[in-house]
Amino acid sequence: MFNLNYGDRRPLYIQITEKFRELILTGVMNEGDKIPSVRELAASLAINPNTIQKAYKELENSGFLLSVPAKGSFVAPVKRTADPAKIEELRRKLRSLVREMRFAGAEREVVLSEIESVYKEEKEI
Amino acid sequence: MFNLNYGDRRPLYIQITEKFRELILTGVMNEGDKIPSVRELAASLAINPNTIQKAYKELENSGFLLSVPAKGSFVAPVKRTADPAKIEELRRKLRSLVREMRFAGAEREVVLSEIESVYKEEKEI
DNA sequence: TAACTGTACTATAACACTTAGTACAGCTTG
DNA sequence: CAAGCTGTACTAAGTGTTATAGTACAGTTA
Repeated sequence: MFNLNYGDRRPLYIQITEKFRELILTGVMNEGDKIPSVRELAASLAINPNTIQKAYKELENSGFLLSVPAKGSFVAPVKRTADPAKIEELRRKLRSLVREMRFAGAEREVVLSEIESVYKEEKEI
Repeated sequence: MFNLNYGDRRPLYIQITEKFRELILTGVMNEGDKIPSVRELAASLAINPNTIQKAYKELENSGFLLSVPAKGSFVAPVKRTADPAKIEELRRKLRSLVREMRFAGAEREVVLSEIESVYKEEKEI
């Protein structure tokens, strides 16, 4: 399904949550899609099932997944209500990131075009 | 100078590096400015000097600070050369972040205006 | 000289991350 | 029905990171 990066010093369960978040946010996976079982993905990545469980729990808490005992884990239905607190938090992150890009020498147009391309991605929300 | 957030689960030395990065990127601190000594800031924040030392070392490695034994630590001169590898890395982070903002319900205009306001900040680079 | 500066150690405690193993209740399929 | 799957919930152990405490040294400054 995907690979882990052991050079990356972030915890494995964080890497896994980000992979899924990416797959869902980009529309590669859609509402209701079944994702690999805890044991299945653990075997496929050659890591401990507990680590997958932790990742899935995180994803469920943040609203990306829905886990049903004895059935499996699925991509959660997309919330259509805007979340102001979350947006405000992300705005702060965005500011910090863009400042750093500017510091690294990124032109304003480079940043803007990146935004545009994301808002043109196929996924409808 | 600033405060630590013990609710934040990130390491203290990371919080400290981010504070300084923010102060430098926003132009609050400028090239050559003297920053508090290791012991001074440790006392002011009521934490161990080793933690400050670790933060300063990080900041020096990433080019934000310049530490001189027996003299002190200072804001480093701004590199004016664009760093393509760094920009590419930050572009990936930006994409991911903007996708998440879109997912959370942020309008395209909200994101764009944030970019504009950063590029209008007083600091000239 | 006295007080400061960054830097470099050792040692210790607390915590997070990961693995290993076991167990249980519920669903699905042969 | 039985076997095998599902998510979930534990305990236990090992490892690495974070933070603290304490000490020390060489160089600068007042």
